[in-house]
Amino acid sequence: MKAFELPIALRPPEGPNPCERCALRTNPAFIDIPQEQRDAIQSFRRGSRRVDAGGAIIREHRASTQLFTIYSGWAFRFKTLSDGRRQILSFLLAGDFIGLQDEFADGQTHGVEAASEVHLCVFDRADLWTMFHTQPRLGYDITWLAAREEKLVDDNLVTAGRRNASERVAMLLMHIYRRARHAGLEREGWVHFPFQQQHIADALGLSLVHTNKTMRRLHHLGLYRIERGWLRIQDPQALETLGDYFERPVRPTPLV
Amino acid sequence: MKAFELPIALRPPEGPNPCERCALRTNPAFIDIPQEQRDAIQSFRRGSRRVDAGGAIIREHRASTQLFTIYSGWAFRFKTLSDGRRQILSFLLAGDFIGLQDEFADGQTHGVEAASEVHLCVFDRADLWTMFHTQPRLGYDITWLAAREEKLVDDNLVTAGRRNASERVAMLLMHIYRRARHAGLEREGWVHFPFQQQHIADALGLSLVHTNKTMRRLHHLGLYRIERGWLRIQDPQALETLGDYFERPVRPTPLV
DNA sequence: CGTCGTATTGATAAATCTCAAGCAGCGTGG
DNA sequence: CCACGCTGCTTGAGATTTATCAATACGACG
Repeated sequence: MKAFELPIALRPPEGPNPCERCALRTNPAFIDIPQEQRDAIQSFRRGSRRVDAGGAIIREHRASTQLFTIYSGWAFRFKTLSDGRRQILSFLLAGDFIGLQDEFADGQTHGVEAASEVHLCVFDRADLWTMFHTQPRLGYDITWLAAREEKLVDDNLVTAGRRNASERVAMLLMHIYRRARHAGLEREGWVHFPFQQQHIADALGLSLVHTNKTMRRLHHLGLYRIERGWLRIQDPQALETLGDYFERPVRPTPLV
Repeated sequence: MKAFELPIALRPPEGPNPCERCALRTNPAFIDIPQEQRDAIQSFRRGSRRVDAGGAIIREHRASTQLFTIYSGWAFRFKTLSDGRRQILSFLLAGDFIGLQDEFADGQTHGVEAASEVHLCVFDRADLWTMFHTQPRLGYDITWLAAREEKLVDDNLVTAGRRNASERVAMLLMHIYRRARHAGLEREGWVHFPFQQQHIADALGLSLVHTNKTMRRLHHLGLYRIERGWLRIQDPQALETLGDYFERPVRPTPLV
């Protein structure tokens, strides 16, 4: 079986008590929580939503009235300048919590777009204060997720600001690979990679052409392979060193 | 009286009930809160700290056991690559809350450095969960601040990734000016600006020399002035347009 | 087979970086 | 009081990186 023949789009459970049968909960990447907290989260859950690749999860400049947890698939946050230049701010995958910023941004918000078919669990933003008030643990976990998200953006800012083209690509490939693997999405060394070169260029702050030439070079050195939407890291050490990007093993993450 | 003759370093009140006499509380930039919440915050407060310009508030790669609220002065968060290249992630001023990320980052942290003399209110990170648990409102406000901080980094990432040198400088000047003014720190059109060109270069992802030449050009066009550590925007509209950086009026901010 | 979107490649232009040097302010020691 | 040394700002020249333009290739799909 080839990795790229695996199914990717995983749907959240339907029917009563969906959170009971949540596939992410059994994933060791996420912190296990007592029944009571699980019930609390389920009480705030308003259903699920599916977005196809390329579809908008949250439109730019428009405050969303909903919050989402990604259940499966890859998405990304982005902003565009008025002449169309786009910057991808961070990539999102299973377990990431979306939409918090909108609460405070008065419409000056980023957009969120699906890079592959994405399934989401939906919450009402109007419930946010109730979540904090009645379930402080939930509030703490949301803050945890927000802080982690900021750390990701910090790293991307270092990349865009201070790394050259090869270092940027190396860093990005390792970053995507590690995040997917941590979330338990690696299959025989491959992880799902539905991004086009334009996405990579927009994430790294490079032009499409230069991104292509740089990726070609690293590919030719045998550092990685991308085939039919799947990524494999051939020489992790070389990419880590080139990108000056090392990461300690990550602790389990809260899941809302 | 020239603006640059004004005192800048404001010390937090000493003695019993310091939060009662907190100068930031009377600032309309910050949300007014009931006595009870103020008492709660004070009960977590562990004192104050002064850091001179250039001093470290939090050392890079080292998890801080404390959390801080900036009381006065300018600071900045940064990361360095192993060969010394430095990226400034965001600037910090009165009301900003520091150190949250460290809770989750396992030592992979940014540093925080004072750009001018800085005064801080100190909290124990060990109290963080108690804060959320006993004072959900406080937890909510901390999340608010974390989300706003992430929005700042988002904007900086767009700048480093997709703006050219002139646009970057224009954006940065307007950004600093607006934040200081929102915090009530503007005096006759001037705001305190203790940054060197190296700071600006490191924030924008440019070399020092190119930063200098670009700033010179905008200065020569009469768009701004920097004198003795104070900044004045001469042509806000031109800088806004050049930087493609518009901001709506900002609501009052929570203060911890 | 034609069409479309994406990937690839070469040639050239533009932006940015690096190196090197000079200048100005400022605190210090003689 | 002044020469000295230090730090930060400024400027020019040339090297390097990255962007832009233009053309082709390739694969999916109707």
